Amino acid sequence: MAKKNKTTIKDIANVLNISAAAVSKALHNDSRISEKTKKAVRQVAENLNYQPNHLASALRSGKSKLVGVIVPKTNSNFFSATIHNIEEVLNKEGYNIIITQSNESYKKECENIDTLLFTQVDGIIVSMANETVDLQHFEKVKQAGIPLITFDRGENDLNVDYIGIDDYDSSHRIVDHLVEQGCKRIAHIGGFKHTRIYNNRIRGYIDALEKHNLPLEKELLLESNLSTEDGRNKMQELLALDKKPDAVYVAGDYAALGALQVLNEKNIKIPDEIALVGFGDEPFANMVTPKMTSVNQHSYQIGKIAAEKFLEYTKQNQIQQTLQKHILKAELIIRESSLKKK
Amino acid sequence: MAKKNKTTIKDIANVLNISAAAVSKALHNDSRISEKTKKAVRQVAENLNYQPNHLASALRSGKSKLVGVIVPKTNSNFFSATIHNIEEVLNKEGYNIIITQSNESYKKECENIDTLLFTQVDGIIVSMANETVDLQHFEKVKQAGIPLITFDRGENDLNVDYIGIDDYDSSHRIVDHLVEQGCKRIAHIGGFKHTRIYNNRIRGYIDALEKHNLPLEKELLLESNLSTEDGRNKMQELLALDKKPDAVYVAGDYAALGALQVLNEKNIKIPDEIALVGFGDEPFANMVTPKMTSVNQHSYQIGKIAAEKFLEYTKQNQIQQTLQKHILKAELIIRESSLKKK
DNA sequence: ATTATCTGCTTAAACGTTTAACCAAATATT
DNA sequence: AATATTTGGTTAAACGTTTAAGCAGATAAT
Repeated sequence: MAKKNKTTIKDIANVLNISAAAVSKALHNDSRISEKTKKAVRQVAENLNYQPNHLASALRSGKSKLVGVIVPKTNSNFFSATIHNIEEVLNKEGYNIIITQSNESYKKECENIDTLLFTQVDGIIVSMANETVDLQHFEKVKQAGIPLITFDRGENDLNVDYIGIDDYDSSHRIVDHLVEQGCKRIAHIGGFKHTRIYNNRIRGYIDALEKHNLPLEKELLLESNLSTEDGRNKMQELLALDKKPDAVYVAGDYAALGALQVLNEKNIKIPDEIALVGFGDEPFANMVTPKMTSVNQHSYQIGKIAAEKFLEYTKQNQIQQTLQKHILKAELIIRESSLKKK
Repeated sequence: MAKKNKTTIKDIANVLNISAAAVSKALHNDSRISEKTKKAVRQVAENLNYQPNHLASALRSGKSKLVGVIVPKTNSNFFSATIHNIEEVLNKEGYNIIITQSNESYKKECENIDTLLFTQVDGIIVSMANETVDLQHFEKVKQAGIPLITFDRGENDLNVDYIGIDDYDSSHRIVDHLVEQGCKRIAHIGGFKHTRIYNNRIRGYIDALEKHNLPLEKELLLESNLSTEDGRNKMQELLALDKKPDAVYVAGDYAALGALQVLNEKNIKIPDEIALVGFGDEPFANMVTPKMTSVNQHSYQIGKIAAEKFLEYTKQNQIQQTLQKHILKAELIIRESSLKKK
């Protein structure tokens, strides 16, 4: 049962009395091999249950046909779905993916890079950890001469492709929507300012307020790590204000959930007393009470484009990457938590 | 920038005027190489920024140092955490993991297996898809001569190691708890009967009822795919009964969430009118209103043991696996949804 | 002084492919 | 008929390691 009967290309060659090289070519559909031979090779390969040795071909060709993916955490629906779509595109082209999690830790992200390079991946697709500020570890990837693609969380300074949604515009649309609902004191529980996407959401929030002639009040703009726990804390801070907000826009669904809990616990009516909007459209957004307005980030498109970008680069022999942004328009999904009955 | 300067073992050998073999041995701390040479080799390796070619060593040694992990979906906290722990143990031993998702699909699971075998993994750790009944695809893994470890969702017939919690016992403890709270009509929204863990939960539920001299009522035992959507449906079915239950034990948190939504929407008081218990202790269990009683599955231990079991087998040269179950006692976490104030 | 053992290497083959270079036979071109 | 081209392969080297076998020189044992 546990014996390795590994059929090789050579075994097939022996059966047919041709060279191993001919078999290799036949399997790769080389034009210099006759249809008859190809057919025979495929037949014998099947009979002997031939499984190509991926390592050998990788060694010889210098391509591992493996793509590394680094995400902060797999247990968010956005990342899980994005990974799935990356996989779908790459599998079709014969690539497999290696998923690693950084757990939002800069140190782990560095280790992830080392791990992936060690594994001889042909490229890396990454969404950066919250903690990451220094970008030195990514230089290793460039030096290895393989393409690097960023999505969701990237940095301009890296000078590589980025795929993400238009965070600035999303904030505008959220504020527009809240203003339309009659809200006048709109708070924002934002992410870390140094992370581009959160910075863009903050900028969008500020500019949108101005557009609507609403004053920007410092006490209504908070910085958070966007965990559920911190969402609770920040919501409590807001409720402790003399002049409470009448709407809260939270830059992440998990933190928004924390905020929602606090509001529910204090019996504050959502959305009538305080309207609530999250970001990310995690499945639970549609499950909590009241159902939460949120922003869908098009994980399908993002994963697809990221994978396609990688494939594009691998077809070039000289990889010369430049900053290339692929910005998608996100979708605001309006639910009970921000929709007032008139 | 994008040039592959790949330092090899041979480059190091040239610098030091020794053979490549000596370098290889020095790097592996072989006893037949002098400390002096080892030191020199390590120094030169560092200077030249030597990165071992994993593929070459894998080809030669027949070990890829890669372990495949197959899970139904990565976006559940249990799987995400388990994967993390598997990774932690295996990374220490120089292994990397390749994560694939079956999306609860039997067909995708078959593809996952092919993908992983193609990638020459040294072993596979799997939690089976809901759909999976036929086990033929796993025979391929055995035939490849690599260890196969199952966790959470496994099957006795596979005759390989299984790590999971004691589902039967967990059901008992849930029912015990609910009876203690004064519940007399306890319903169970269970998973697919053909999946072992769900079957065990059902059996535990039935036996526990008997233990407490409660009648088993057919209308109170439902089979579900445990999605949030179906949780809603099944809860509605239960509410449509002439004699409604006074407690509902749901075999998965996502479905329990659906049930909770329905109860909240209909303003049914939890836990006083109907108590609710979930399973899996997803983070949201602690976030919903009311906070939901659930069962923690010890992802840390499960991942650790699964990885250790794999390592154990790789140390043997003749892999002869037998059914070996590692059953952990789960932890019932009692929260508001089932704790009545007296 | 002779033989045995140990130390610290070297040599060469092997892992299973891919691929550049070559070649004989068949067919086409002039 | 002589030469060129095409067809359908073959040969051999290479990818970067690991490892079994071998071996010279130093040290120890008798």
